[in-house]
Amino acid sequence: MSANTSGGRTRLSPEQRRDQLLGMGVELFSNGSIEEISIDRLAEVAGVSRGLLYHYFGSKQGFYEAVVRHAADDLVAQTAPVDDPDLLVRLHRSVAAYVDYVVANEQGYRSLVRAAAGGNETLRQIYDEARFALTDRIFREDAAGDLIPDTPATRLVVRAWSSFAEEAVLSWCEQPRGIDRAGIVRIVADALPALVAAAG
Amino acid sequence: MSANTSGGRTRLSPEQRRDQLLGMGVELFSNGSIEEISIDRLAEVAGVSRGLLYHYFGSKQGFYEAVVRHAADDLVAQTAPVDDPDLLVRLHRSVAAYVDYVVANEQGYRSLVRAAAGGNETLRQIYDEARFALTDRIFREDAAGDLIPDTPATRLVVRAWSSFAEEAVLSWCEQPRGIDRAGIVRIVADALPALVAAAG
DNA sequence: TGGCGCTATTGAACAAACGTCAATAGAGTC
DNA sequence: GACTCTATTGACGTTTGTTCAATAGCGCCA
Repeated sequence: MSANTSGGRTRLSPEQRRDQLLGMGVELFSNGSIEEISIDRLAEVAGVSRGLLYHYFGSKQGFYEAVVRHAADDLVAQTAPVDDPDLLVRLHRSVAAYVDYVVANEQGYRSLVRAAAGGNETLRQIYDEARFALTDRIFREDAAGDLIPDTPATRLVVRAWSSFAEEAVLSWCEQPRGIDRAGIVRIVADALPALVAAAG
Repeated sequence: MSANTSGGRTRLSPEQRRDQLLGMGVELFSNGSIEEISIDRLAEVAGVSRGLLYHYFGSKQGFYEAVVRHAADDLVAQTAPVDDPDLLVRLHRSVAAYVDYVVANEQGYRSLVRAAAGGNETLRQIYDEARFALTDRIFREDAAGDLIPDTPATRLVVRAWSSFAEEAVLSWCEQPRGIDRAGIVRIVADALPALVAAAG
């Protein structure tokens, strides 16, 4: 498990070291734990001293935030933006990409959500921005705005729909209830126009 | 702040003491803090010794869980079930009661949500059950089931709608965006039939 | 090639907080 | 007023987050 079995210290460039430590953090994320793991253990797993983690991230909280930021960026990057003129197609494909990401990365995604929802202001903001990025890029090119008009009410609905999607997909992962991939994608994607129409 | 300014100890019945400590916990909940507060401080605020908290709740986690359970029960109790033959009326009134509870108890409710979402399995389960109680009592009496049929898909949708409602109301509390109480109640209540129809 | 300097890295030391347990002292009873 | 039962305490051991002066790897220059 340890990255440095030989007794001597290994000197890396700050960027390399930072990446390594962050990588370990994300890995632990997908193994479920991380917040209940002590700094000592983190250092042990990484094969470095406690002090080094503090040197790079300032505090345990700082390390945790950096890892969450990394995971959130990964989510946004992996669910690549689709480029289609039809808004509904973009919506459908984005939801499909999101579902696939969650399926392929369930543990890590659960950890991310938990960290964001239960953490401090900074952690929540990180996840909030990721969420906004995820939805915003679906509508950004919707010049017409006739299907999804840009009003305060729809902004609220879109935001709350994100929570709907998150809960629906995670719940489905845990207990598919006979619904297949296409089914959950359809439920989540179709929900948005329905919600906007109902709120209008 | 302290409940016991005189030096001597005060002996209460276990039930009284338990209630007092739980009451303090819920109070701290509505002040925002509690998880980042130490057991020493908790004991100081309550005017008792550290050991007493361990005697009653076993661990800090145990105390935290008891407080969350108390807050969740309060939520379910305060948003009293409405007794109306019309399902849609029950839905609307339930949502209204929920909105009013969140408004009147915003800090505490936010703490509850954060604790549940970010906490361990036990904490999540506590909140999960409360959520289920909140929605289940709206539909329990719906014998006909023609408006909201009882299928795996609708169960999933109802569950996810809870998240939608939570996010919508909390977001609205923070930033009303010109929407009034009736408006947010309508958006959240109307969302459910719309979602069920879209998923059907 | 060998010494030198910069800085990445370490580990001992400190403080704060969790959890345990044998001793203590209220409150009701006879 | 003594006695018993048990609610309550506070000192102690352990774990964990954090700091900082000392150490040593790696590139550079002679």
